Amino acid sequence: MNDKKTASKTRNAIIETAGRIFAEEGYSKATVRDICRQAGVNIAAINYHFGDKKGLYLSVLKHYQEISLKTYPPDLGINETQQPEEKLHTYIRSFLTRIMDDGHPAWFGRLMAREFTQPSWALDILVKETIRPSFQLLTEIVGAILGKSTKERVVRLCSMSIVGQCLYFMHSHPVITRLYPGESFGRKQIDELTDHITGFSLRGLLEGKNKNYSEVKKCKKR
Amino acid sequence: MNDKKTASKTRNAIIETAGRIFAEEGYSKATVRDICRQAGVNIAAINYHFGDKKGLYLSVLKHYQEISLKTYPPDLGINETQQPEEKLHTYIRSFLTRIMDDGHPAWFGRLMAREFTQPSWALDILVKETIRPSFQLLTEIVGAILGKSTKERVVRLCSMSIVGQCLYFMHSHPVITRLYPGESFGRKQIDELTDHITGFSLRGLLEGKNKNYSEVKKCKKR
DNA sequence: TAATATTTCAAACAATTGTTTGAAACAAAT
DNA sequence: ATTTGTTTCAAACAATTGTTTGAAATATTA
Repeated sequence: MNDKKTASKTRNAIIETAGRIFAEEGYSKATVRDICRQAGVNIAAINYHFGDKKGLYLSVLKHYQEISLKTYPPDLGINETQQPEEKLHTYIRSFLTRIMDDGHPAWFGRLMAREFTQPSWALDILVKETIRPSFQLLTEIVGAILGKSTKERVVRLCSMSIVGQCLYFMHSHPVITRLYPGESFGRKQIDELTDHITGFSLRGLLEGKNKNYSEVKKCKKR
Repeated sequence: MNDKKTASKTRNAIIETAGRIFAEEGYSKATVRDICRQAGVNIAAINYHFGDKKGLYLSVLKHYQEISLKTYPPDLGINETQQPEEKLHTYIRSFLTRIMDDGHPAWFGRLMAREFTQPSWALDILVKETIRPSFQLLTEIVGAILGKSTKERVVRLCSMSIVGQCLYFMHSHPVITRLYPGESFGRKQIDELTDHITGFSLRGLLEGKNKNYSEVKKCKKR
């Protein structure tokens, strides 16, 4: 078996094809036969170069994690001179781009998004190395907007509300296209979606830190 | 092969067990062998009573759709005397309960939630018979809160923001438990989650119909 | 009760999965 | 050029999938 470092032609072809197919189909639905056929290599190549299918998946994750991290760093475009509100806007755009964009760097985002709902044995690694740092940054931004006195639990709930919105447009695409065949909520609408989610969420975070819905009602009547 | 109507002991046992297993594992990961073993029936029973695995899945969907519709009607607890804000609160609670509750009636919600991210050939049926009516009701409530002058596109985006939040707590449970091992965002927190999502969303809908995030910022500084 | 229809069962079937094999082809080093 | 190590390949392997079979058991009907 080959080492991790060596970059043979076959190895690259497999990583390339497997990245796309895993992102499209998920771990269990993607078959080694399909990957090898599309990569134009022999069936035995995966086991020779990566040990087994798990080894391939892990290599693919590591490979594209690196690329994705360079293309869309978690703090992409965020600097300390920005207001928390601007940071949130930047974060949401970066998040949406990462999971909806096209081409190689987005495959990792796609893989990660899939692990959210169809977790495999690799989820622990992903949470540790990618999801936790990214979510940590979000909770800091949200915490700054809500203010220091806000309970940690509330900060987390609000952060989840934001992530939930972002993931929905990616995950539920099959449903959305059936609900509204004419309309489109995809890659080309990232700007629109970013502005909508940011606006919706900033208002959601606005002043009503611990208020329940009935108090908000009063607020509206004002 | 048996008819749909007849309710043999074996048939019931299969529907019962298959409902649970399909909800837990999804269509493709659930195996007929596993279902039959846990139901205590012979391997051939599924093909005998339902034709094939697809036929079983369809029967399970139809069966629990009926039960779920009775237990959690889409307009559960909603009446025309309520304010739209109250209606939204009721809707969100009903939605969360449907997908997070325990026991038979919730299996259908679980199956439906799964189809959102792992669509099977059955998605078209589900969109037509369940998802579209439910989403239609939500957009009406959201439309009433936003006001008649609001663009349909905005109503839809806001409705999706609400559904996205609800589904997140269900879908991403594996990630959430890894992020916060001590905390819990599940069945027992339905009340808390309902209040949070309703509050967050009502504020999100509040007055800022077409405002982008920078205008919200100004609003906050007031 | 006897005849008929229905349901259950163990066994096998065909297709697909990930994986292994051992020889052949290729490359690198002596 | 010969040896040595590495990579590729067609073929087969073992395990799992959904499905079918045909006889046995059970229930229903005459």
